[in-house]
Amino acid sequence: MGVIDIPMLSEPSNATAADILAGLTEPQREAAAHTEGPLLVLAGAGSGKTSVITRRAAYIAATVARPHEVLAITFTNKAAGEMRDRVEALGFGRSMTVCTFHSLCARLLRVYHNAVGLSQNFTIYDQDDSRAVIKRAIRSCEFDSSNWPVSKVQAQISHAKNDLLDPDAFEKNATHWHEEQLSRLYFAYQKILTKEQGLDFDDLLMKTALALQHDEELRARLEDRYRYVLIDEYQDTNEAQYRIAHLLTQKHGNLCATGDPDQSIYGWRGANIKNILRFEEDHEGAKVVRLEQNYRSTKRILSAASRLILANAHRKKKDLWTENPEGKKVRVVECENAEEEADFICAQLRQAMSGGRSANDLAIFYRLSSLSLALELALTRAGVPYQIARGQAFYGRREIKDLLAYIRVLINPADATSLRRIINTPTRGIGKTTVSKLETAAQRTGRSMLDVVMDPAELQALGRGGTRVAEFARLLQELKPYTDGPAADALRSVFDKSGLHASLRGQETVDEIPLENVDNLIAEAKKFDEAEPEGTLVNWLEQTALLGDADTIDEHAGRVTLMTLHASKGLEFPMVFIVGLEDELLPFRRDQDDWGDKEEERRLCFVGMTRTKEELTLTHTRWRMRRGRIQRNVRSPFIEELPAEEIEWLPEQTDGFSTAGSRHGRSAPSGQLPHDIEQWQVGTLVRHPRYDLGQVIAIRRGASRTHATIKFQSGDQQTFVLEFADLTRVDFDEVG
DNA sequence: CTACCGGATTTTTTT
DNA sequence: AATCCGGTAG
Repeated sequence: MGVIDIPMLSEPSNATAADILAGLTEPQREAAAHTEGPLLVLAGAGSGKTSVITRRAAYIAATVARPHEVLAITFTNKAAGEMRDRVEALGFGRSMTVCTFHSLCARLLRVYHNAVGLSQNFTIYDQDDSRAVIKRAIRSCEFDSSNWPVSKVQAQISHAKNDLLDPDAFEKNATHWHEEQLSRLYFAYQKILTKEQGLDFDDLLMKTALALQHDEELRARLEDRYRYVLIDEYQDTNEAQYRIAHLLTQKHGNLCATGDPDQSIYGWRGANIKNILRFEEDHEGAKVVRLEQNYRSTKRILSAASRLILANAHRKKKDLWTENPEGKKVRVVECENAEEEADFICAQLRQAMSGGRSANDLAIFYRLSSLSLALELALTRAGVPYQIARGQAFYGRREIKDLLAYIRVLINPADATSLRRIINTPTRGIGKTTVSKLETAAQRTGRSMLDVVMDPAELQALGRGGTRVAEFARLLQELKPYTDGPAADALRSVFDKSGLHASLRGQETVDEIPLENVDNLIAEAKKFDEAEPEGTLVNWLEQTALLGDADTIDEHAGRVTLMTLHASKGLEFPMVFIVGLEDELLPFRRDQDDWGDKEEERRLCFVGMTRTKEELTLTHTRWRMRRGRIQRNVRSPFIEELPAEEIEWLPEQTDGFSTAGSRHGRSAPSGQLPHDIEQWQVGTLVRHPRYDLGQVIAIRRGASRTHATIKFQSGDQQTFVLEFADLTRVDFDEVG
């Protein structure tokens, strides 16, 4: 990361203040050596920010505080791990708290669960879990599900929580009928979560923020515990995170925020770019340091990215510069469709690798994770090893969720959602009617559903279904003791004894993939058990629940890395490909009435480009399948915003024939469709704006281009690339 | 209670 | 295009 590396110490003794600051530039040193009072570091892309904040944390530990008094909040768990390692390498041990907002909150709530009325073993609900609960809430309120789409309700509740509105506050704030109705759903949703001791991602933040706000004693304790607070990627904090940051630093005032408004890309999930823009107003006398020298990218890449971001109207001016070499031009490549785009990139990757590049150096970014599919296929076919950044997606797999649901039930007896999931998985003859009988019994007696399941007296009343449930109860009893042991053992035992293993193996079409996934899960758990001998199953579950997409990548894996543009934030690669630079895809637009946030989309593109150290390629296609339909594309307006002198076009733009001749004319050709091209053959009659009528006399089809030689009426003979030449097909009877 | 069939719907981005 | 959900038949 960055050019500036922390000097390695020969002995484990603490680095001195001078060691820590060695080799920093003036502004970097200014930031790293600032200890008391609020500090804002406006760090441009690639300005060595990570190194600076790590050193600042170490510097504080070396001069004014003990390591455990420092709290550093990063954007991903992976970044946290790296920072922890570096601080340790400087000789300050592992007692510094370095984590993400969500894991900090989870940890605090685990410790202070009494203060917020939670069970210590609360479960963290991921998006899918939360979605399922929302569905139940909608049903319980007897709302028409067609008027209350789950994903919309979920998003709105999420926003409410990000704004620290609990159901009561939300109801009070409601101004429209719609909001009043929504508040009923919110109440119902929260009621279920509370009953099941489940917290969704937003609850982690909201509950912590509200607890800090209302519980003076708790706040006082934590303020003194964390006397120095550093928050990275401050431009992407939401209201809840902002509040937590402020509540924690009220007394000592040692809040250090680092970030870059140009890299704010999470507005859609409640991040408020104003948090960073108004830092100076919020903190009188705050010191502000700007880091504008880029150590990462070549001049050309930096110039292209800077020009792009210049198009944003609402922006704090910033001038990035670099002393790095000029480098190669940024390539813009047009492809026919996603398959050719993928093939092209594969060929480029192979070429780069045979030219001596390590696969670790290579990355492909895309706007939508669905775009990874074509790439994966091509990479597999070409035998290029790759890894994909996806955290939650893995844990969303059915077999994984099933297995985890068992663990959850064993840990948190209130978790009826998980209980419902596993009670008949694998099928053991417990159907809907039996389950609803169990539910009624639970309601009647005011106990949890699990209590009823475990109560032989209740089961007797269920008749035949009851014996099946009794067997299930025995199973849970048998599994329970494993929750005290290592996570890997618990998983293995549950998988084998629950029948999940047998059911996956028993299918006629034995699908190896689910079994592999489970093996991987258990292997991960084993790693956890080894790395953290003190860790409990609850800890492991929490860690997996909070795992982000970017956390799963390993930069030394010897593989090409694929990820979304969002996940690429904070990373860097020597050679980068960004695919799908098409209108409505890279400035993304969901549907007709969605205008999206074009500036945020532009920042997203900027983030992707500025990940690149040496070689950047942007690709777009003429055709792409979207939601099952093939769609024609217009090149992304972002491409037009790049400085022409830094761009190399592929295929070259100099056909010399096209009347429009402009880049725009190309991006939205009005001529024949490429579909049509498939049907062109020797003998096809065509018309060209300059040569007029002609006939195809030879045709050669390549991977992404079709070359055709045309003999014209005038006697001229020319070879064209059909995809780009302004040729139209002419019907025989049109020829007069 | 399970299995199967057909219509509807989808995630944009993530902790 | 692929998956998921709900309804119905066995």
